[in-house]
This record gives sequence, C-alpha cells and structure tokens, in this order.
Amino acid sequence: MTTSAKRLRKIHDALFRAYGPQNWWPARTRFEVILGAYLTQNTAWTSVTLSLANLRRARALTLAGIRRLTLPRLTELIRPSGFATRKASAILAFVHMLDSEFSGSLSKLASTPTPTLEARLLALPGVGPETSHAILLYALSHPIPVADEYLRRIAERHNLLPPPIPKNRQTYIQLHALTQSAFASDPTPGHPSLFNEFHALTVAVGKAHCGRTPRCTNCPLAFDLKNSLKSHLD
DNA sequence: CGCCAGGCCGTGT
DNA sequence: ACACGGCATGGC
Repeated sequence: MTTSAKRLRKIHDALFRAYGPQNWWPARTRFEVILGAYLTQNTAWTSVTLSLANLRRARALTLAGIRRLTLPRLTELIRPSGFATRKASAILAFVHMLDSEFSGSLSKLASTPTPTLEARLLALPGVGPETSHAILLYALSHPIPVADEYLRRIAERHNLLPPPIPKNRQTYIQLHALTQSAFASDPTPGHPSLFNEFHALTVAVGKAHCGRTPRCTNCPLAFDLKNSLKSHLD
C-alpha cells in the first residue's frame, strides 16, 4: 500500500463526506448506461441528456429500439451530444457485436471473464480505456475502476504521481492501478460499489472545482493542499 | 466572442 | 511510444 494509494483513499473519504452517495450511473437500464458511456465522450452531460431525450422520444433507448434505426437516423437523434457520426457507428458496432457473439444478451456479455471482456470492448471502434471500464463497471457490474480526466487533475493537483502527468495511456494505467490499490484493503475488496462511488465523486468534485478554479478554496479536498505541488499554491 | 465538456483515433516523429 | 490535431454540439 503506497502513500499515494492511502492519500487517494482519504480523498475518497473526504469527497464522500462532502457529497454523499451519488447513486450512479444516471440511467435506468444497463443499455442506457452503455449509450451514455458512448455519448458522454468529451461531452457535457447536459448535452448527453438532449440526445437521450431524442432517443426516448424515438423509442430507441432499448436494444430492440436501436436495432430498428438506420445509421443516418441514429446520427440525427444523437446530434446534440456531438461527434454524432463517429458515436452512431460505434453504438451500432456494439449492438452488432452483442448480436453476433452474445445472442444479443447483455447478461451473456456480462458473464464473460473480466480480462476477456475488457479486451473485447477495447477492440470495438470508439471504445478506449475509460469507456470500456465505464461499461464494465456501471453496465456489467465488474469490479473495475474508471480513471477519468478529473482523476488525472486530482492526481496532478495533489501530487499523487510524479509530474508531469500527461493525458496518455500510460497515465491512465497508472491511475487505474492506483485506484485499485486504494480500495484493495476494504472489507469487500474490489467490490463494484466502491469504484462506482469513487468515480461518481471525482466527477462531482471535478465539475465543481478541480481544474476550474485557480485554488482549492472551499474544495472538499482542501485538507490535502499541504501535500500538493507548490506551483499550485502560487 | 472565446473556452470547455464524464475520449478516441489517425498521422507523423 | 508519444505528442498533436481533428472530431461537433451546447452551455456559459
């Protein structure tokens, strides 16, 4: 258990005290989670809700509903959340994979061993490390952390990794491993709910503070400032 | 008007 | 392996 992992756990505890249970992912079904995971790539959630509302109106929030749509029609419906042509074809590619390899069953997909499943998701177009992990954790209930841009900023600001901390795959892997380590000594090690809550909390504090305000004034993580980089205090 | 958002991909080095 | 630009729309 490294110092950084212990501090990351303290950061989680402070965020939980400040914000409480987040009840993530904001969706009603597993497939809605998957749609949201694609749609929210580099996109504000307010824009995602516009696309989801369009899909709901078109009765296309389900697998059966999506299957009825043509590519141009799906593209049109999800236009509000941006990158629509890429995201539409990516979503259809997921459904085609599910149909051809898992009889169209999300339960069958979910019963695949985690490493195999992760590799299969990563091989899909439009699915990178974060999207694959978001689907694994929030749609398929596998105990896998999600390391997003907000966590990278927290790591930067609170010096959890040696600087610089670039936005690349190496950083993602390090933050992912650090999160696993931070929750490894829990009574129920690696239980999805722990990673579930943690990612939701990093998004909550990220939207409110980190990377947006020059200092962590009034931030739930202000207690940790003594450990952060001096440059962030200037 | 500018910058940003719950990333990913192709290209050049 | 990594930096960099493109991808598109809505909110502020």
